[in-house]
Amino acid sequence: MVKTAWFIPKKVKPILHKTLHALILGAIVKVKLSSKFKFLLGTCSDIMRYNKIKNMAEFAALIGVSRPTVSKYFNDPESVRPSTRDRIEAALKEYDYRPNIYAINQNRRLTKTIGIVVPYLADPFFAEIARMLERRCIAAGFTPSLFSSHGEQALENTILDNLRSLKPAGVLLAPLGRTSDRKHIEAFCHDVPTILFDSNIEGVGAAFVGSDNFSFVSQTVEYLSRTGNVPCFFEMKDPANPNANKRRLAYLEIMNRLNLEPHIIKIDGKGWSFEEIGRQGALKILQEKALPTNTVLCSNDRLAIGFLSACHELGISVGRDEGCSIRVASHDDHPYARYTCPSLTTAAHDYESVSDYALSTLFRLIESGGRLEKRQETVFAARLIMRDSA
Amino acid sequence: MVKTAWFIPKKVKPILHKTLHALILGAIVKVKLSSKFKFLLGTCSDIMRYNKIKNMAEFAALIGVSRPTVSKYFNDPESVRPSTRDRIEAALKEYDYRPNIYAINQNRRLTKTIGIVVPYLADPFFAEIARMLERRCIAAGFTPSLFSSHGEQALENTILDNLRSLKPAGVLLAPLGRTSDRKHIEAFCHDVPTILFDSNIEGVGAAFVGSDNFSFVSQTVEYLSRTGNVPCFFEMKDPANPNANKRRLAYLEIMNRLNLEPHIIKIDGKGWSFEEIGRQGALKILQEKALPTNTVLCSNDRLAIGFLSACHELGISVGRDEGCSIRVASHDDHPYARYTCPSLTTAAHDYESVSDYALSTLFRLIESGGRLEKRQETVFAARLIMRDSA
DNA sequence: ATCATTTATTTACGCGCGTTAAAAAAATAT
DNA sequence: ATATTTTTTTAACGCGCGTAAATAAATGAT
Repeated sequence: MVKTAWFIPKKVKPILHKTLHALILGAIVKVKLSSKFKFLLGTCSDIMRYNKIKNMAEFAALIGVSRPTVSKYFNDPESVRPSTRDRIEAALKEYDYRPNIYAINQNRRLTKTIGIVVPYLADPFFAEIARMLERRCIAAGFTPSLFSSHGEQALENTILDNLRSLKPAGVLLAPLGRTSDRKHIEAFCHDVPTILFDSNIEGVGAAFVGSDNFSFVSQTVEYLSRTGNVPCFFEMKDPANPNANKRRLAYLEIMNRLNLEPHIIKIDGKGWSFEEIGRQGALKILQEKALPTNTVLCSNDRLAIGFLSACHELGISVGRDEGCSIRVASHDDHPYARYTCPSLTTAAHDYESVSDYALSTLFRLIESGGRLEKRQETVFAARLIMRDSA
Repeated sequence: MVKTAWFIPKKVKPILHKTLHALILGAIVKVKLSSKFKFLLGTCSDIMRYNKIKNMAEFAALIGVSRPTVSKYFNDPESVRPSTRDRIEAALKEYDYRPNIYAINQNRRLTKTIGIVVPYLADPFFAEIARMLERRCIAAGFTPSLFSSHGEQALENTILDNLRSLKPAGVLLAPLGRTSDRKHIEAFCHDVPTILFDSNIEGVGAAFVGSDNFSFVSQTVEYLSRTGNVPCFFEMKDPANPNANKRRLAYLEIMNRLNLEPHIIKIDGKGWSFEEIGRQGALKILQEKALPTNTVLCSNDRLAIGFLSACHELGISVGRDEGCSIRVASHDDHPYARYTCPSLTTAAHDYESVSDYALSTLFRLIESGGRLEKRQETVFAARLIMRDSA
């Protein structure tokens, strides 16, 4: 055990360090130490025994630097004298010591950890966004910590509770939406600098970054109605995601503006198996020949994937070509939209911009001490991606 | 600030608690306390000011129970007297206090945290496995912590380093495979009870749980060759995943056993965009008419998804029906295999069994103190799922 | 060599909790 | 009421680290 008392006259020091190193490297060296310095042998044999530096005190003792200095180095390498820095870095190469990030988080005023919470990570859309966010965090020198609510309010709540314990510098939260526990999230945002993304909850969090649902739907509807039959809108009956509601409203408004008659098809199903829900819904509608027009605009790509699967099974050809009987378009540009058959015409999220902007807003928030003047809602336009399905 | 000194004669105690509660609930009550008990007001006003219990000491003081007792309760509610338990639980309902999980982890001999590491979370296969593992962890009373290596060795290493700091009871690790830093993983497994899954690294970790690649390939090859033309094997040139290599070897062996001539098509591409790689590879092969047979067995479903997309684009009909020109089958039963067009015939992982067994093995490992007698490699057979593509 | 300035060290405390041993109190049995 | 057992409390330490103030040492300028 290293005693905290560690004061050695300058002249003795270098010899002691050599000895320490020699011992650690396994060379057998006879040492005589006055009882005053015996504790060094303790440190030494500990390190030998486990061949591993346990903590910052041991590491500091090894180099012959005080623990606070090492702590300072890890906080900001530039803050210590170059000669000290070199010694620390040399030791870092020789032995593998890394400070315990969770102990750091417990004590630092401002940590280097960023929490990311998504409602359902097995949805490739969120998996992809999470991937981009994590990579950007790492590039900016932060350590991301990713959590999935698995579509459950209780889980979302405990994730936020745990996140509080983690003491992240900031959090990017894509809430469940309608099924979120607003009070709980509000309380969390009160304590932890948080940016909402994907799903907005009015007034909660320091800012919201998302997609402009109106832009999504207006582009698809305008394109579809310009190039063919009037689109009907295909969606789940009770969507948990607020974007779904906004898309429906946008559809209605745009159809109204274009002086076209809107048709909304609401299908049953709950949970996050959107493809299956879309598929079953489509099978039913198609078999009943209840499709009001030959053009279907799905609320999101996952439903569309299910829809296309149903079409294929029923031998209904989808596409904008002459021989095709229906057109299917959608929203999101899901990672698999490119690989459906036919490939899916969709309104694409600007993944890059959304994640860049969400993170840079979070960084601004962190730098300004956790508060922004005004809660801003920033929303990115869609880009219409014309593929083969419509 | 709560002084650690907290000794109050039995007769005074109930009155003090009442007072505390009254104060906290905002009722204005005049209190006179001897200087000896003044510190209670400190605790009290702190709690009032922030309306939030900061730590276990404050929470314990509020109930009138000692901190170690509360600690004991959280460790195991059964370990305290029912009357004490009731008081704690009543307070738990009234105020929201939750112990800091990361502080707990730093101190507990055995934590309730389980680390899960996958090589690439944006791959729906891993997203789905991770989802199941997390849910099972939670059901078993553990807190899962999920990490994605994003296909990078350096990241996999730092994830393991951080995981060490987290002091999980155990870790489920699906390594990158060939690109993993074996030494690093070995060292990690030496310190932390770890079960490898999906990708095996010989001799590393307390056990391995995965899929029997031979069973996968034998079922698809036998089915395909029995019902039609001889299958050729479609794969990436340099697969990082060791399963890919095992599948190729299995293909060769089975073809040999069946006395059939094997054909292996190796396509270019690196990274984790398997669909795109499969698509480009397929486009090239198909346009060059270099397909040796009309039956293609893809190494995995993601390549197959790309292959199907290429076929559709080129107007090549896929399926087992008469009119179709080629058949495509694959391995994994990727979450989207059901929704490709045509739906993908594939050999399915037993997701449930693999995740159940991996976790129950990990629990055994944890219970037996981090060591198992022998390193077992458990491998689950595939289930052939016949759909429309072959 | 002397002084001012920068950097490092000591000391001491804090974070939020686990853990232990001994002492005290409460519950139960007699 | 007394003895016995069980539970709780006290006190003190540990985990691995941050942080702040006072002191000491090293560096640079003169």
